[in-house]
Amino acid sequence: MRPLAHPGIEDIQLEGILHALSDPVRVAIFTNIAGAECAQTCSAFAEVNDKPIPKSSLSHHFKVLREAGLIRSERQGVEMRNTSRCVEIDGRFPGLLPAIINAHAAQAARAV
Amino acid sequence: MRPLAHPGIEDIQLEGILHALSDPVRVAIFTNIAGAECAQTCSAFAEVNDKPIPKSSLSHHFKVLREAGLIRSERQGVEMRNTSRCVEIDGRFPGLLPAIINAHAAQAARAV
DNA sequence: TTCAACAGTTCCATTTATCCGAACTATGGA
DNA sequence: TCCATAGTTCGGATAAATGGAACTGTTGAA
Repeated sequence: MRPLAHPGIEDIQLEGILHALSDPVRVAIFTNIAGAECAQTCSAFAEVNDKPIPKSSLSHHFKVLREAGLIRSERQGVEMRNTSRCVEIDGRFPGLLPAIINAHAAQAARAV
Repeated sequence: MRPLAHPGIEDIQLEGILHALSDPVRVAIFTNIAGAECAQTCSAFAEVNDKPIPKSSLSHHFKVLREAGLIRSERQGVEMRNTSRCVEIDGRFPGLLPAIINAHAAQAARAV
């Protein structure tokens, strides 16, 4: 299962991004990674919004985010370090990810 | 089958918007409606990107867009007039739809 | 009024995708 | 070597997309 394929920036599709972020768990994971200062492991999201996520589901969610081109995952020892590809994507789709991240924050703030 | 329910602006969810627009046919339909000066009928999209869309599928796509809150559909005689709810949504999720519409245009321009 | 044409919707069967427990792989430490 | 930890893969159950056929609702013509 090795090298963990990531799409090239030119192969990233808008539909893939929107599909990946149309899941409440995935958009929560992604906004967290995008806003974090350092890389995040998968297991850091064993719970999302106080709801436990099974490992196999978590792995699937990370795969979807990775294949959509939203995150980059690199194995570091026993764990995986995930970082966002926001800067790259912003070159191709300017303003898209900030708008989604902002919308997610606005929605989360309202849901208190 | 009457009054054709539309969600209130406060019930519109980010995930619903992203899911609705994660389909290539639906995002094409939506950007067209959003950019049109007058209301568009469903049958105006019997073909999308030179690919014919079956009526039942088209009807389903419009239902998804409607229930996500992206469009408003009103019967006018024998046909349906569809308009975008961009202005309303921009009040709730500022910049979101313009960024998506812009990204879609950029991607379409590249695919020539 | 009856009938035909047209725009959309609903029904339903087939295909496809999602979810998650269980088994598996890979790395690091005792 | 053996065990613990982090993720992945497999496989079966459940849910959603697809599209042809039949249906509803509205208009206009005979």
